[in-house]
Amino acid sequence: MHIYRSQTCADLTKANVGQNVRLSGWVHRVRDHGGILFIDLRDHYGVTQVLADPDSPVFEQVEKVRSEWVIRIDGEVKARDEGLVNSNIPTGAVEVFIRDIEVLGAAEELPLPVFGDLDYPEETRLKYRYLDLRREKLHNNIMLRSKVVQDLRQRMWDKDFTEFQTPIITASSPEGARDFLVPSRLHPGKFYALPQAPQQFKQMIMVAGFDKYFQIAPCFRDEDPRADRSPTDFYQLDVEMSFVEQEDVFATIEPVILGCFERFAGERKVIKDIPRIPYAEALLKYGSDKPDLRNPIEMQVVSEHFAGSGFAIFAKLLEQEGTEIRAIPAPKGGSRKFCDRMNKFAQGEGLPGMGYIFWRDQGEGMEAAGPLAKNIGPERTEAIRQQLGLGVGDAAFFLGGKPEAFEGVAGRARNVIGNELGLSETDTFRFAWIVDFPMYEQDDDGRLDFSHNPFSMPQGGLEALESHDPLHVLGYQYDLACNGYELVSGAIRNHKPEIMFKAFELAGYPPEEVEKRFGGMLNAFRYGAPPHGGCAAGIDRMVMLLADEANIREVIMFPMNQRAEDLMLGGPSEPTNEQLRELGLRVIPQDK
RNA sequence: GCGGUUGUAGCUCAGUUGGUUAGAGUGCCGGCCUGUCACGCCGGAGGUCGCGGGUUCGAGCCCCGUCAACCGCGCCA
Repeated sequence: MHIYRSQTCADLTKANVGQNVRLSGWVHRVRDHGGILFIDLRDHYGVTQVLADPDSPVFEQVEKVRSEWVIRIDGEVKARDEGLVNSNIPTGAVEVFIRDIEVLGAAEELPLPVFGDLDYPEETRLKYRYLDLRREKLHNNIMLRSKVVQDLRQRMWDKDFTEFQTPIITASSPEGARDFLVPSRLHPGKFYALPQAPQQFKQMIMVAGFDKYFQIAPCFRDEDPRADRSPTDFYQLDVEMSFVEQEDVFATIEPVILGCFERFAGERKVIKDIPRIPYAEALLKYGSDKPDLRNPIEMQVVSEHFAGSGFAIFAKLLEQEGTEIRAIPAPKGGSRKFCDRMNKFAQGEGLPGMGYIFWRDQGEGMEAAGPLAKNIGPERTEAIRQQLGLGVGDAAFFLGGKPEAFEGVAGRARNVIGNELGLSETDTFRFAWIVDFPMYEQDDDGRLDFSHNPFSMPQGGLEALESHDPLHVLGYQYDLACNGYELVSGAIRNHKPEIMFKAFELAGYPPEEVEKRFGGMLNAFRYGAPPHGGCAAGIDRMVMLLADEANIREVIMFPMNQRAEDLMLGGPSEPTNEQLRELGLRVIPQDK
């Protein structure tokens, strides 16, 4: 017999009754009745009840075991009496009478119990991640992740894509986020960087003629974390294809994502119809470039009803260039209590407030209430109501100014309203392709900068860059949003050096600078580059959605905390003087 | 860098208007218990109320500062 086990803790059924078996696993739970003692023995696969009574030759040893000890037991499988079957576990029809026991690994008192499903502080959970990973929920999340990765790989291979690895230690590529730098020992004073994504490599793979590439690729960005953003590193399904247009990329990746979601969605609905929403329209209607379409609320421009109206704040605002008033309709939100709460929300987000109108029936027909209604008068109020299609019991909120100044808050308010009023679906995955991203945006100093990805092909090509206002030039850039998260991002790439120089020139990079920073890729494009494009899907976020988790760390095996620290192994840590000397580095002492 | 929330036993939490010796559940230790599966019963140990300062006769509670965790903003093609 194998020294550790003849079966796993999920294997035994009535078919094994009478057999002598050997099991190894963790002591999940002990129930000691004095004369009889039960242990739920757990391994990766399941739980089996094993027990000892005074007839057992090792009864006294069994009495000593505690939670999370790792033990090996030998014993006889017996059927449970009818009334004693535990239908909650697959092995519940049988139990094993312990004849021999060996303690393989004792455990001290636990900082984090494995049994039970209570919530525990994340700091503790991260420090003792291996204990947390033993718990059912996290164990299932990580297993789901593995299955999702396997599923995605299979779907890509089935589409004749091939998987290649690209370097982890590479050159810094000034694309957007902050790089993690790696000092070079052989070249003191010089640094490698960890790739923010295999962006340039995958384009090189296309230039090299491989046609269809994918990779489950780690990406490294030194940015501050969010609930849906892992600090330091995360994984993407990275995809690139040659001789394709935008629609070809969509047609390729849509069935991969939808198929994967359908497979793992369980009871939840996957809406297979994916609308294409231009970036500008998404910001107008949803206040976000990753809208949650489970929420039916769509914002509208209502400037005309406030221009020259008795509501001086908005009327004056509209006299300034580039301003408008937008309304967030809130069906069923027609109570002063709710409206005040939303107003407070807006103030908490840094706005002076959020005007509102709500419609009620006090027994004398419909009446519009709220400070705004009084200021602008009944005719304008009614026109707004009709435009928004609202009625008794509904409300509308109003935000004004330059759209870029309030769009973010408007989008968040839309989420809160949809959730609080129960308007948003909760058991559905709704996707949207956000298309036509602008190539450029203005930064705070009025300078042009790339708004998305400097490697994207502008719509209209060189001609568009030369003859149009750069702020109006769109790119062949696209995101796939799902339930308010950015799941996929991609572009048709700019593979022509002359267009690249022009694109960078507009963003303020002289040709020498472009040559210096992107010389490698420019060179590649000079020797016969195919038109190509692709995308990358956030694996962590996909699993997060499928696991129904609000926090990305719940689907990462060993995540960092909010300060990008590894609490389990203690990173980052101070290097030894020896290491620093070798690398030619000196640490500047920090204040405090 | 900024804002919000939280911080009381190993863990999850309660703690009234500022008032005696800070409680419960769970875990841990000891005892009892032959059919439990969140086993049950009895007993015990376990506390710098995050830390520092202040107000007060008296602070877990009020005030100021600070630290930490999480959430958000900035940031993130």
